[in-house]
Amino acid sequence: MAKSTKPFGNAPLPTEAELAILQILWKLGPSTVREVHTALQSRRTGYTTALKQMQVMTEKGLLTRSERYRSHVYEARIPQEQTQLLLTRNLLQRAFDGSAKDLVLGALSAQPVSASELAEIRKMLDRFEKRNS
Amino acid sequence: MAKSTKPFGNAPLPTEAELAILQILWKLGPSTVREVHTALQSRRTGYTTALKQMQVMTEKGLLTRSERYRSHVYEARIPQEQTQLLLTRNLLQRAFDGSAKDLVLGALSAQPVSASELAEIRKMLDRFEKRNS
DNA sequence: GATTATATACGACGAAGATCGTTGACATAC
DNA sequence: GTATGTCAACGATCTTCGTCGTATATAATC
Repeated sequence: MAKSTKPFGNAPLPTEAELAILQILWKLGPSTVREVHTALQSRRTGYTTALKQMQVMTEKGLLTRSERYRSHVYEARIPQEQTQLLLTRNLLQRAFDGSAKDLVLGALSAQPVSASELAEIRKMLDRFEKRNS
Repeated sequence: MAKSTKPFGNAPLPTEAELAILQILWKLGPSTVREVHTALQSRRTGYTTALKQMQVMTEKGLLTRSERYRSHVYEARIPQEQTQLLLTRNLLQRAFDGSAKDLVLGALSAQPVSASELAEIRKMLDRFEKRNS
């Protein structure tokens, strides 16, 4: 029993290093280990480290792997938005006692937010307001 | 060298279990190990586990301890808002590439948000808009 | 077909986190 | 003053994460 075939749902939240790899794959699309590794200059880590990690991630259901070619091609199994949602929900529960308002406050305080970004956020609020009515 | 006396700044981000304990202390105020442990029913963990964890947290600078009484009294050393801010900033960098907008989107999508809460969020936006002008 | 370059597979290790058992100190009740 | 209960201290274990070294497969080149 492993090799889960479910969509996701059972995939665990990615760890720190796993998230870094996912970021690359979301940006580049399906990639080989080498491509991911070189895109990962920030972390001064070896090639086999990235390889191992991606293998583990595949077992966990975070990635899928195509072995058709000599160099296996990996792909994120879960879309970025889905993962962001889960991570946010997780933080919301763990640190904010479920208060979305406080989390938004945190997000805005965490770094300077441009005026245009504030405008976009307002638009989102409008959309949510309609949805709830 | 340990026993840091700085305000915080050097205190690390709390781990999962540590955050759960901090939540209790923020809510109850200064408390003994037993009080924290009983307030922590969710985690089916033993008394000594909580004790050990709080001792470690004290070494790390996350808690302070008063030994005046027979039962030591622990207190969160870092205010809740400060920790929330750091955690949010952390998530923002790790998973959202710094896009506050996407994080807000995540926060609103993570769970149903009431109309009154939306209104409060709007007020916050107003405040931020003024601040940036 | 021997050499070289590049992949993957496998296993190990160290650090950190979480959990708990045991021990010894210290009260309080009998 | 002995027994009982509560507490802090300490050390041990187990797990997860991140990291890498080594071995093995395979393709390309000479």
